[in-house]
Amino acid sequence: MSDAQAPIKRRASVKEGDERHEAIYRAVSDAIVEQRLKPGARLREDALSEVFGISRTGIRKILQRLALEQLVTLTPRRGASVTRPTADEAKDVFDARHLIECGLMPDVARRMGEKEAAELRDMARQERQALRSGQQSVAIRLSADFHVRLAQLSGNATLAEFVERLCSRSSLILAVYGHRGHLGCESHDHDDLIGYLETGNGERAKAFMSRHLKTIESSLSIVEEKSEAPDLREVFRL
Amino acid sequence: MSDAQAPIKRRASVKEGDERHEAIYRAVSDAIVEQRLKPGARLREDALSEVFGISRTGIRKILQRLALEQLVTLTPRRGASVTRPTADEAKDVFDARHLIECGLMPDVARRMGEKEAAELRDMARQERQALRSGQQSVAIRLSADFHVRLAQLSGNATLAEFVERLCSRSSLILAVYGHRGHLGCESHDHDDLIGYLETGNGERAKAFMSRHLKTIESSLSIVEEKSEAPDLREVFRL
DNA sequence: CTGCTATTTATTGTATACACCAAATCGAGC
DNA sequence: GCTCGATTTGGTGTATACAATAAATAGCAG
Repeated sequence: MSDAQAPIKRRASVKEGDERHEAIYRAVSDAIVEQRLKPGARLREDALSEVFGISRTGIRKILQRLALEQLVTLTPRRGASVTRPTADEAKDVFDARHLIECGLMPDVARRMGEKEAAELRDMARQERQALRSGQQSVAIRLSADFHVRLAQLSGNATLAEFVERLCSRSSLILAVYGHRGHLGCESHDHDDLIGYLETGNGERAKAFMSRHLKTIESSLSIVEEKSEAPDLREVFRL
Repeated sequence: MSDAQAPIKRRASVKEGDERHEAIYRAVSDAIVEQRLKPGARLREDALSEVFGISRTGIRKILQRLALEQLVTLTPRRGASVTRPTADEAKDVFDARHLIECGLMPDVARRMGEKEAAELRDMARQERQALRSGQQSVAIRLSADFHVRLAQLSGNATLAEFVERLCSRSSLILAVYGHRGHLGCESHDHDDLIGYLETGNGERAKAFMSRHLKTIESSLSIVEEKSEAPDLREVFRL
């Protein structure tokens, strides 16, 4: 309580420092994806540094990483803010997912074992649970986790990383353009997919994934909100 | 010459600072890709900060970016070094390129116009020129530039960025595992590809790109140099 | 003379101070 | 009373000082 106690705060060892950074990164990332931090929200460096108890240096590092993943936007001299995905970006992201995730299905089917299937089923179960209990944002994140894990099972770490990035951005997109009460992924879709993969039916899984992604995308109402810098010419029919 | 002149160095405005950072980033990146900085080479922060005349802060930012692109490896407490791609990584990268670049060809063919074709032909010409004048490393980089530009023409910025990353890493891989005097890309391949794309023959271009990438990959002699931590059991036939 | 331990050194990790810029606010002129 | 300009303020960009740690080295004991 007293000021005297403040300096007692034991200095975290450097090793722990790295984990701490990772934890903070995840905390911010999750907050964005689960829309506790809404698009456009400013992320001031001092505010974050105070909240997490590390200096601005560490915060900047984390913000830069998030910026490279396009979850936050870094405007020079204006600082960081949660990215507001544009309609174009949304289209690009889903096209990319289509190409990559579908392309990976045959590989995944080939490497699918009992253990992997069980793990995936468990993830799908958690997701349904979150959805039932009304935690839509959490469900969106869990759904992304599912897709990422799937990609990892392909054995291609590079592509899995790409999928991870795409899924984060997708979560953001869903949070922005998705309808309330309508999760991107149908609740049983993921289980069906596991079924195809378990039987080694790569082509079938591929086709299913294709439909699956199309379903998600078409569930979005992607209308660009031109809140900033509206086209006056258009507004006044000139 | 005299010490007195040092402080005269006018402080670059912040705006210029950003461009400076970008320039330094490109300089380091190019040096790695063109193998003037060889895999394993240590990149000490003070050394770089001295060379480029900015403080370690800026250097660290650049190194972190390069690390996220996997051109440099950041080992805690040991600093940065040029990444030495493993055989597994090489395979992943080329598999990823195969999936993405081939998948993009139909889109590229659809959006290909005269201006774009001309630009690409010019790039291919430069590449041949570099190759003829014996600048293999430069040719590798130019070849990567060609592939990146191609991906950008697909209209999908996200996938183009992925391709960019993959091409940088490919250049590094080629520099490490490639044979001297044998560039990855056949010199006339790129021109042929442009031809197919110009006539809007997406499927043909796709098939050609597939062969093209396979050719590059098979030209590599990917033998893992287990310089570090060799398997003693194997070495001594135990 | 060899192997282990203590010390030194080189280099990164972190915090902080200062410089700089942009937006917001207040004041003056029209 | 409204608009435009000067001043203040909030917040990022950069450099630098200090702390922490791992590698290198030297010293000591067996």
